[in-house]
Amino acid sequence: MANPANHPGDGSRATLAQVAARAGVSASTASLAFSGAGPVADETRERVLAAARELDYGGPDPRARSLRTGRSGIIAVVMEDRISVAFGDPVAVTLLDGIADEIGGAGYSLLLLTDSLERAEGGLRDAPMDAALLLGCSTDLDPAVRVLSQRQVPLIGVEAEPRQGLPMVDIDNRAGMRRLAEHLAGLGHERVAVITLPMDRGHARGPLTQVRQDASVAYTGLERLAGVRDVFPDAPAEVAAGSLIEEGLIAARALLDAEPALTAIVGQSDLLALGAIQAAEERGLRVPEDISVAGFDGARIDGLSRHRLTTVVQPTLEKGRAAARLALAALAGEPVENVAFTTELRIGDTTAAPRSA
Amino acid sequence: MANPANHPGDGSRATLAQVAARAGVSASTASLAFSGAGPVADETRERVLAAARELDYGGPDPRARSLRTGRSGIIAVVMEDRISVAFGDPVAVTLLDGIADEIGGAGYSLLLLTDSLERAEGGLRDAPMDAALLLGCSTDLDPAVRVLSQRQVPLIGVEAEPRQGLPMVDIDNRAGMRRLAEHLAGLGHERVAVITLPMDRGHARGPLTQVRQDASVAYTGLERLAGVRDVFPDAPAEVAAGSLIEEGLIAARALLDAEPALTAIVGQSDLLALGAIQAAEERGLRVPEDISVAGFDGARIDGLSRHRLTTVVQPTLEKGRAAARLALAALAGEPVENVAFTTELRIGDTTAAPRSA
DNA sequence: CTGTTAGCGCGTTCAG
DNA sequence: CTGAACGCGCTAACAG
Repeated sequence: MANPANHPGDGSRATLAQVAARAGVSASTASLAFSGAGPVADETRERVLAAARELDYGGPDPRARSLRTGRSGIIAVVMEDRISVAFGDPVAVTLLDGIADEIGGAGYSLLLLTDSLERAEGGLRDAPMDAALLLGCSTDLDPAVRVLSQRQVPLIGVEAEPRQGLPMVDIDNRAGMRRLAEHLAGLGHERVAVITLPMDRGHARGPLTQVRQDASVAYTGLERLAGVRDVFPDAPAEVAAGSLIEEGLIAARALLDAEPALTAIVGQSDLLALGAIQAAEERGLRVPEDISVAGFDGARIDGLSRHRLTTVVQPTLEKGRAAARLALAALAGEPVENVAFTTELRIGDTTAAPRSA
Repeated sequence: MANPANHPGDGSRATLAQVAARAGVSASTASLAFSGAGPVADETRERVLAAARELDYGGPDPRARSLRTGRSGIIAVVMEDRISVAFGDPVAVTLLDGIADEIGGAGYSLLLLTDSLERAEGGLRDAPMDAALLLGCSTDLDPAVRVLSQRQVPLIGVEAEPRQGLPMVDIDNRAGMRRLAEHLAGLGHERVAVITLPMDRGHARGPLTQVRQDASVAYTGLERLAGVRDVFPDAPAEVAAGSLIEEGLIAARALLDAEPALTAIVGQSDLLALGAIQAAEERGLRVPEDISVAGFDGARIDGLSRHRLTTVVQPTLEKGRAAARLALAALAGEPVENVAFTTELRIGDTTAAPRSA
């Protein structure tokens, strides 16, 4: 029944016109029968579908439809890191989940692009897409913005540095961190250090010197750092190579070598904070008795730690949804406005008054 | 300079023909100037690019190119779960990383599709793609296979039930688990239980009854179960709702209620095994002294546990790469053959002789 | 090296 | 409700 050898050009796929001819209707009628976009008599539709089955025709070609309608049904998400790194972070996964949920609900599919500078930007330049979301925490969005805006692809940023013509979803990174720092200050902490997200494209580790800081365009990381320094202006910072437990561990080890001893470590993400806790325990320090540790995100880190981490909770899923909705609005020709979410301090059991206090 | 109002139809994007006209060359020459697919005099190319800049033309439209060439440059990955669930599993992330790496290297981009049955299969039916990878461990590939093969999209399976016309990358799930079971048997274990991956689309938890087992088409889970039962034919099995630590915890709690007490639990993934360890410790059981626990995958679970889990190591990244290469081969018209990888037993410190032995 | 000629497969007018 | 004609934007042939 399927794939009969009774029509010319068999082996390659049939075309709508061929199906229409076989059904004895015009191409436009056949088109309507498939898309359901217009009125077609039931009996006519049946004939068309039957002809399609006989010719083994699998429906309108998305490529042709795409050219005709000017839409590909694809929304791209541009990340900086390779997948294994990006998705090691539950925040990124949750964000993507929100995005996928919202655009999927609107009939769009999600194209995953890595903003690698290699290969002439690969998909950034060539892939069909109706809009693109630039994922935040990125150290440098410029290349992606340049290529995509030249292509005139509508762009939406997530936690990106404010820039002309890039509507954005943001959170109050600085204020959130400031509240956390104030919490620590209130407990009596004075010697507080920060473990930051990557500060440059190379994801280099090490102390955040003034030079490095000035050279950095890592929006999220800089904002969160500023929040802590609003309260602890001299807080030293150690740069991690990614939002991973292991990176937090590495950075915290470096920080714990410092003298005089720290009383608290703030991770710019929950995973970094968990790494810091491990580093502390590795040295026989108890959390929070000997040292306080706090994070940022309020990520789902069940099972990763026995502690309830003190952290700044952000509405990650909602952030993803909102970004997706902005993209959909842009595609619908509706006005697109920036969206800002608010974070909330959640006190856990990893922060307490320092011994010396 | 950019976007001058000196050409008609401004505001919408320019077209290659317009650029060619402005540069005083033919459309085909302009096309070559952009694609670099043919010889063009340097000076001519310069004129074309200049004209493009003046018209604010961002390069050939991927949609039109796609229709013309019959290629979209997109390879889809079809997963069963929603993103937050799928990517909670480091194995899935690693697999995807391997895939993305390989297809990115070949100039393709990665479209993420969820095989949800809602919305008329959304992207499965409509999204442009040149090939699709069906990700394994799936409880039911049928719908995706049906839709995509009707569209005549080349398909590659990863750990899927063998089926006609679906080239596949597989591992020796059963043999690997059998070796693990033999290791346990060699230590003297007799009462061994299994925590399985989801067995049906609903991801229902609970004991795996014979009825449920017979009704299941969850290839990977059934294979891994069979491996254990090759050695422990009566091993009870508890079904988890996903490859997550928390699911392992839930399932293990149920198993630990059983009498007589188990001496070992085998998780069908490392995450499930970690959950089982937590469940054991929750009851004051020490691992491996009081109960042995083993997993499957050899996933990167640094920082998630103090133990070195005994597990069956599979080459996950390589599996992803191989699947991607099969897809690329299919697109290149080369013959596509099944690929099989071999697992390896890695003894950690979570398995030991049972107390009674 | 460049120009000419044809479509790729479809959706959408507009009549009837 | 259906049919005829057109062109979306581009690139593959071939000819010059």
